[in-house]
Amino acid sequence: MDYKFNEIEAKWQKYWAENKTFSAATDSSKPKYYVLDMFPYPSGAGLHVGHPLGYIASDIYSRYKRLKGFNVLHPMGYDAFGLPAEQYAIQTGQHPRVTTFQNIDRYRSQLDRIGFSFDWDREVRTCDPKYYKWTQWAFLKMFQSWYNKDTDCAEPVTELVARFEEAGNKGVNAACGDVPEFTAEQWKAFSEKEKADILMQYRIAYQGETSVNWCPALGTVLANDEVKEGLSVRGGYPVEQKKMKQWQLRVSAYAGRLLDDLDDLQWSDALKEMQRNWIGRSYGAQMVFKVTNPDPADGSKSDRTYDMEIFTTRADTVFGVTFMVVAPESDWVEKLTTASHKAEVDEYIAQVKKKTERERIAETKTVTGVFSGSWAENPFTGEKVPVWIAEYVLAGYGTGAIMAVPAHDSRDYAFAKKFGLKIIPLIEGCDVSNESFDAKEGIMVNSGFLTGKTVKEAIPAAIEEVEARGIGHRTVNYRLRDAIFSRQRYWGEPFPIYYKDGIATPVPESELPLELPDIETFKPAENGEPPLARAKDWTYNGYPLEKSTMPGFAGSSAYYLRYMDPDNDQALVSTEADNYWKDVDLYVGGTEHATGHLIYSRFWNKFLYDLGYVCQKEPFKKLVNQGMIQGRSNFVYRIKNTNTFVSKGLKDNYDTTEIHVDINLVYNDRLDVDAFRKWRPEYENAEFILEDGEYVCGWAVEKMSKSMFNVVNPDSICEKYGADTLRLYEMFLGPVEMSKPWDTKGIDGVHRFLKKFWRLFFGGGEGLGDFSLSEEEPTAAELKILHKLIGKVETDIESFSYNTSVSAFMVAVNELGALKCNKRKILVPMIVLLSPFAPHIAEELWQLSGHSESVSFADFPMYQEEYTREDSFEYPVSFNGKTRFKLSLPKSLDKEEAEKAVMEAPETEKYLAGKPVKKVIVVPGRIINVVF
RNA sequence: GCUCGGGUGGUGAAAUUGGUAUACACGCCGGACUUAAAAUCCUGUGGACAGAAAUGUCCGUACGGGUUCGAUUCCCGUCCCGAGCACCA
Repeated sequence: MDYKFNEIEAKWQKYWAENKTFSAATDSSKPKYYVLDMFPYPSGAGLHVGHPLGYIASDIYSRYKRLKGFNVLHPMGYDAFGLPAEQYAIQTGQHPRVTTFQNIDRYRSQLDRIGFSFDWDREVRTCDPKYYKWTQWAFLKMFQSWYNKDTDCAEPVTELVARFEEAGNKGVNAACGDVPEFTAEQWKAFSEKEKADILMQYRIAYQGETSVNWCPALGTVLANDEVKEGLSVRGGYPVEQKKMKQWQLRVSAYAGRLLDDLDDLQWSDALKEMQRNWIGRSYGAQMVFKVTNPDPADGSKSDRTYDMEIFTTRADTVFGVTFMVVAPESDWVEKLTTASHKAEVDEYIAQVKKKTERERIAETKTVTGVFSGSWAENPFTGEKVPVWIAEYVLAGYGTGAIMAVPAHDSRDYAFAKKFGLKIIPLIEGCDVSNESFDAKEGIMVNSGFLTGKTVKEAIPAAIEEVEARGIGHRTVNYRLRDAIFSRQRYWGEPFPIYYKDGIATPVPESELPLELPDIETFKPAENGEPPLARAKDWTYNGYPLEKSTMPGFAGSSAYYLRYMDPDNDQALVSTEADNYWKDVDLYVGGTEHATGHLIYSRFWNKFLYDLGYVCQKEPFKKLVNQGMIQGRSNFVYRIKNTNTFVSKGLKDNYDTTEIHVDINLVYNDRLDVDAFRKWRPEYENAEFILEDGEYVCGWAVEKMSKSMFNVVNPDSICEKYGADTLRLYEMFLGPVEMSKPWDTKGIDGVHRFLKKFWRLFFGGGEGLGDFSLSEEEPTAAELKILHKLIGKVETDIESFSYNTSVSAFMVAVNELGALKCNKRKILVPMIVLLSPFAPHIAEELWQLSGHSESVSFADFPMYQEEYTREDSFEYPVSFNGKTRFKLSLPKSLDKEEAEKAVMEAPETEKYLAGKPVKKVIVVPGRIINVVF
């Protein structure tokens, strides 16, 4: 009987769906295991062969864990709000919901074809009101919470109000915006609007005016992680900085916890490192400099003096401060510009504003700046130093102002050189004639009370002095900014916020979800407002509702919780479900979410944890980053100005143009010339210069994309080879974490393996008869093959080395084939072992072998009990009191026997006789090789 | 520039983490079965040298050093490749 994979796969996929084989019940006596894939955005292009890589890996793991007796939750859903559907809607008028649902259907059928063990009863779609009810709910919770730095925990705003009423805001240690101190009496005297404005500064979801990434082409603001190199990640449009009032999430309040808790996660070092950099903690001091504007530009009164606070990690270098710098966007610019410098400053600010973010980044090497006219006083030396305005200081980090120490900071150095400012070296023996000395090492000189100390001693000593003088304090700064949470778009979650007399007011929880209204066209409104301005009656109780919508990461931040209890309309997740499923044990997805989704999710989870809605402080215990599968493109070489194509090996003899050719016209880099002629009308009469009668194509690894004609569709692979072959082959290509090009060439080998495996059950390798298994007892050699494989596969699955497991299967099947082994006691366990990788063929053979239930390890006590690995132990061989080498000896030998074996080995004798042994190779049982 | 990963046959990649380097697969060479092709199966396949042959010797894991009886693995230096961050004071 032939291996008819198409029939087998269709049969079992239908069986799994009808019997809900993979549905996970929450009330279970079994231990839980939660395996999650990053849910996809259903794009119009459908899945290519690269997308399922991670899904296959996690599916293997899920199936393996089920076999091991775990109650596995393995859900799938769709991140269904997003820009592409909306842009398509703007162009075509097609409602984004329609396109999104069509794409979801396409994804679903493609996923089903690969035979995943998803529990589809738990599917979520972020654009479904039943789902986004809970996104809105979480937003309201954030709106109604503030961050108490004393308890390091989010707490209800109602409690904060109670404190204000009792004692004002004195002693309230909150992560918040700038709020002046007020007493209880003052608080009570404030108007409603004033109170609302003050509370807004404290809320975790708050509205604030800050410099944001504005993308004119997309007509929306973007979060920091949605911008790369000054261009929007989606679409690649220029982004500029603009001051706007936007909803934000106070992620920065959680920066410390987000950083510290990283240590306990089983994530790759690379990913943790990325998050650490993104959060960017630096220890230093905040310090006040007196600055004086001798001649304010507005002329109101002259000689105004301020306390200007700066942040530095190098408090030890205060004696080397020769100027100060403030960011062009900072409020200091206005305060410090003198009448005589106003013209220059205005021009400079105008110039800076004109630049796009991209230009600014591209020109980081160019030093620009302007003198404000004001002077600052060095608190340690009393010396007057000029205050400059320069782009290289960022408004958003620290206080937006710095003390410049050109001798020991390369940026300050470049600035000082350009504008002829003084450079005072502070470290013994350093040479600052050509570059600054940035290293934190050496002995301090020219530094008053710090002179003679090492840098490491001087930093804390300087901070102590600063604190003693009351001009500053030790502090920690983070790069992580608050996340901008509103988007001027249609296809996203509406904010459950309305404006009552200009005060942002939450829509009552009981009214959620606040559903996205239908509108006619999806463009921004004529007055420049977001598309929701076009909605009829977008009001609540007659008050206008918020017109922007939430960003993509809103819906994806807590979806892993929703899978635990997807149909609950009373809570995001019930306490019962949360206490059972707890957290994601294994999360599989790409690194591209390192500084976006994976930060926001952790923040979101911690917030819910603070409020007691979830029981774990981290959402994703273990994370595996699957690599990208790139395309492998093929090229043909056309001789310029002709319709003649020359084979790759001969192309250097001609002047040629490289042209992408559809990889479906190429096999093993050999072009099907007839198919090529038919491919495009312009190639109909193409001529070829062949080598050895064949046209050899060139190739390159590129992104898989339609324009490169290198997209491989999983459906066509399933059609030709079957889903089991696809699954096995994707794993066989290399380690899951590694990026690698797709090359269909090797797939035959894997397919051949499955056929050989199949054949073992149909006549033990001698042609295909009927299904038959011998009841004979296996020989030692056969058992060894099986047990070796069991050990290998188990360790491989646990360590995600699926590629080597597949190899191990091939070896075992070849060996069993050579032995013509078709014994039940060997082959049936083999089915079980293979089932996570190639579930369809496994189910079929399992059924044929007379079992009724789905594949399970439970029927194989031998798997747990009888199997022991032929482990060896290391036996150290000592000589002259020093361990000279270790011999690996089988465990079955006891120590005395082992010693005897080693001492009696002729090789050891030679070694002891003084001849240096280069190599003693020992396998369990015997010494097989000694090299002198 | 800074921070992480990596460099092993013609190709994708293994190597129990210090113990026979190149498992497994692709590709290629040769062969079997075929009128033929496809499919399938078998043999060989890092390099150099010696030999009719089995086989043997030497060199080989980016490069140069070091530690070790022994290094793809550990240490130091150099060169490349990839990823992330990028004026973060």
